Amino acid sequence: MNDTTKPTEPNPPAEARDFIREIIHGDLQAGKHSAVVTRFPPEPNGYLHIGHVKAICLNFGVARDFGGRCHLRFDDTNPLKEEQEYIDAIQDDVRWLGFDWGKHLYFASDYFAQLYDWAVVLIRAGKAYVDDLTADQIREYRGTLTEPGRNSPFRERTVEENLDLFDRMRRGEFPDGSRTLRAKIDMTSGNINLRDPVLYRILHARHPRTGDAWCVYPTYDYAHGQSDAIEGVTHSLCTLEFEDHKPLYDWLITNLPVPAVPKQYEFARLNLTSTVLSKRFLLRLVNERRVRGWDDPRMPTVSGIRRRGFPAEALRQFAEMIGVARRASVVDWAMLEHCVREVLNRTAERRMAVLRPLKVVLTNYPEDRFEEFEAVNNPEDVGAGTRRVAFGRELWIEQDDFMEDPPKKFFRLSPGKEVRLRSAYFITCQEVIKNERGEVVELRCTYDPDTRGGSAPDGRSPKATLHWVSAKHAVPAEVRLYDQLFGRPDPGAENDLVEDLSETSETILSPCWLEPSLGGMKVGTQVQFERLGYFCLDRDSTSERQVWNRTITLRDTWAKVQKQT
RNA sequence: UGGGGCGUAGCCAAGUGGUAAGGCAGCGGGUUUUGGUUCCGCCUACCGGAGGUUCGAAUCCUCCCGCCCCAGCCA
Repeated sequence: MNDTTKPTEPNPPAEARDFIREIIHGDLQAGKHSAVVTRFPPEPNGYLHIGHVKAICLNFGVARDFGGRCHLRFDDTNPLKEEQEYIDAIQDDVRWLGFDWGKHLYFASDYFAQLYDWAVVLIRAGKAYVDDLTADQIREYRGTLTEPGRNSPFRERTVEENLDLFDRMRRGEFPDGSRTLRAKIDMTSGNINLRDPVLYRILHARHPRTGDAWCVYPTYDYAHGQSDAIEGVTHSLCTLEFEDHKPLYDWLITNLPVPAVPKQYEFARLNLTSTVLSKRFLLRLVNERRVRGWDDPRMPTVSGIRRRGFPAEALRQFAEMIGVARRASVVDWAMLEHCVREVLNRTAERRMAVLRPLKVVLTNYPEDRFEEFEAVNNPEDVGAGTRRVAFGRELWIEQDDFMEDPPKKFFRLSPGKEVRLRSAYFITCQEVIKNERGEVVELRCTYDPDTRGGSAPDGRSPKATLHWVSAKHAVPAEVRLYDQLFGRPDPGAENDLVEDLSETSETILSPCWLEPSLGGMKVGTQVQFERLGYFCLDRDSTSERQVWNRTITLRDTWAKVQKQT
């Protein structure tokens, strides 16, 4: 089975893997907590992407490593952007990645009542006030990065007035944007997050979970830490851009009667070469129909990557390989590809498929004769067994595997040359047939009956082994070749992102010919088309038409050699 | 010019005062019925810079330089 999983290297003890685990290990040793509790807190305003995979693997991984638990908590505090579709898709994706939150599925919206009550506590303590300033005015009063802000004229309202106003905000007496509840901290702070941050805003919007129950919604800053506290989260892991929010996170925890004291720790978010991980941009690609949807195989979304055929194990391995640190970094996409190939090489069965067909006729092979050969399913895994592959006088081979006038290092078929057909016979090209335009349309070859199975009694061995499919038995299919969405490593660096989109990110080939054993596979099946790459049966397939996605090519040193010349 | 971070090979990343792990990419070679896999070797880092402390510093101190984040009633 898949127990062949071999770690790329011996795993270091959990407590030494990264600074986060080091901190957690220290806290556990010091007896600060009896168990770790983490959480993955997505906002359901889009699909998960590879950047989230890092956070998911970290949060769930830490919980696993230290015998704690990890919650899945939706940060659903902004009904303007959030949808049930996203809530469902996110759960699917996390599950597919191989993580289980058990019964710990939560929503920040579950805590709206508690959060509201605590806001009242702040008001009573004179630590929050209702502000009548408009959004523009708040911005003006906030000051700038270098100039301190000014107090709002409404900052010194009495507790009673604040209580009354906040209650009326909740009852829906005021229009959107007319008032906010703000924490009373320090308008002159160098940290802008402490300049009386907004805790509640009025939004007469229907929430995917609470419906019309509320027309005031807590902001992230107010909801997040308190949600952590309610759930008993011990280590609240987030990305670097929230570092400036930590003093506010701590201020709220300190000033509210919360049941626990969670701590926030930040790590660098994932960036990948030639990849854009911005939900806003991904949404644009979907809306402008530049891709087939959120799960387009070219999308860096979890669902896209899955449809493309990247195994969950490869993503987990990748997350482990890139590490966790605090330095802003850009990981080479090739590292992800390495993980994908590493997993697929071990697990994907091999099959033969011809994508750009060129006909070969074996002139010395009887027309009415057909035979079958035994082919190994996976040389990396003897347990995968063998299969029978049909053979006949007429075959399809890859156009790339023939050159009429080959350069010196070309080992494949050319006039007069002999090559091996994988698991079958040696053949020699005798004649090239062209059409009116001079294009090669058929090869006349002879086979050597003594090389049955692919080896010669005299020990000679051709430099090349080609994949092939018997024309009579072949199954037709559409194959979609995928490449990266962007043609440059730093999309958006000089142009609008859309201008950097690659023209060749998707190439559709049809008809392609597959060996018969590939008929009737189920969607999602992953195989290696020998010498070409790993492919995955797409959900667009129907009973009469198969569609295969190219997950990734095999490493191709011949392509490299060609490029150099 | 405010506040908060970060700077170790092309890219990730260990290293926590004793004289620089590992991985990816790249390059060269062996094995090979996938120009795949695998194996071997190479990639020999003035640890952002300059001072200082110390017998000894990537690790401690000072100054400087560079990069990232923050002025949503987004998260």
